[in-house]
Amino acid sequence: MMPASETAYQKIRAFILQGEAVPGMQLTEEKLAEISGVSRTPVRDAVRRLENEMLVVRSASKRLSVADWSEGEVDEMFTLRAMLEAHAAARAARRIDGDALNALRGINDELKRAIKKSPPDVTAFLEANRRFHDLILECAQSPRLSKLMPALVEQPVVRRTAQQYSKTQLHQSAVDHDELVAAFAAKDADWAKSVMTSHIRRAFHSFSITATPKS
Amino acid sequence: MMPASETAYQKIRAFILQGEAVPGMQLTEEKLAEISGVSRTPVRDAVRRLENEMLVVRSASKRLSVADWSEGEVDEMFTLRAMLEAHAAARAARRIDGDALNALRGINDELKRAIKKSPPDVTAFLEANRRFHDLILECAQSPRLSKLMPALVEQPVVRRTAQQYSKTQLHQSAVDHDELVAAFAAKDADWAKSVMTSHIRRAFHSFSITATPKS
DNA sequence: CGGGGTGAATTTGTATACAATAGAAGTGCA
DNA sequence: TGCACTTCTATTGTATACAAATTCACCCCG
Repeated sequence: MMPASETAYQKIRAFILQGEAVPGMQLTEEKLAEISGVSRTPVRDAVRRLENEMLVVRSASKRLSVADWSEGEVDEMFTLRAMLEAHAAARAARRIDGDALNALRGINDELKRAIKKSPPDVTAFLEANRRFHDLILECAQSPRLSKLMPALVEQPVVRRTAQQYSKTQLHQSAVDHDELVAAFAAKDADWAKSVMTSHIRRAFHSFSITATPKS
Repeated sequence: MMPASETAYQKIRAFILQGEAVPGMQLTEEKLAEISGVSRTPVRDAVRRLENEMLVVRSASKRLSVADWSEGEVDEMFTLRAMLEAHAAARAARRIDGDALNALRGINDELKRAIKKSPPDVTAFLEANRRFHDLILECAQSPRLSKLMPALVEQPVVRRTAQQYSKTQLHQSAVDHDELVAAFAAKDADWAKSVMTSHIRRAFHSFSITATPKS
């Protein structure tokens, strides 16, 4: 049996991420408790965590609402993510071992298979992509970095981005990952860092182009 | 009247930072409740916050203890802090206005006065230093960055560092701050970024030299 | 018609009691 | 003596009841 606070965390998170919740929408602990089927106590615990990931925000008078980011904030988020993930990649390049390297290759193979389908399996792509980046973070062996990253990998944005990826763009991700693996194999921290920076910044630009059609 | 969870947060934080708690020491919610004079409920709230700042850690079996950092982790902390504070300085350079600029000058004057005393007033120095950096962070206008920074500015380390500063080193901090203000006045983001990077990295090295005497 | 204030209703904050779980300490058996 | 098992204790997790604070609506008065 999963702890109630964990249940609440996952349910509320899913509620926000799977688009049932509108950005800016007000949330009450009571409603969240109802959604997750537990009492307010573990809900408050879960909310604290979501607040740190900045998925929910607390207004001046302690009322909760679903996060809503300005264009500038999304921009900043990608910038910070690029900085930190690049740093993680550099650390990982110095520390990675053969097993992890093979694991990365395996994950990227799955990712490629998800792309090859027609239409591409975006969910599987995102899942593999997440595991790829998570494993790099793990190889970086920096508890502090691991603590910081969740606040920057906001799935709503990731999802919006990837669903609008063209097949070409999805393919480029796989190519980036291959190059990252090569950099890791060579234990070349600078190379890994550069590739990761490009990788994230490209994602940002496909996001910002498709997300603001100005139509 | 302050909320009980806030009271708990401050009391526990002080307990850890003012050295009454030994790194690695086990903490129970009960004890913490006793220390802060409130019930366990707000204590749990406070602990969540401290956990995010990585001042307390949760073992596999959910037991709490005072954080204890390896040399490598302190190293990594300074590296991340240098990256993010430098980024904050660059953003601030582009956004800062006259009022904030004057406020920074005022704070740095206080800092200089604290240094001039014999012996230097380290507490006042740290206080002014904190406010100086906080104001820059505010000028950076990045909620996400503001959320991330607290996990990197760990006072126990800051305190250890500054108390071992020589008068020369304290003075160099004031000089760095002056140069930062100059960079801000010129709205030169690159300059601000470089100065901030040096500033943090110098602090790191005075820390690592004095903290590991290897005697 | 507008402004301010009073009171009800909603929402968050706190304490306490109890449940579940992990850890420690003992106990019996080989 | 060493090891497994059991019981007991310490600690964390959850629910609920109630307190404090905030919001909202309404009414009264100017």
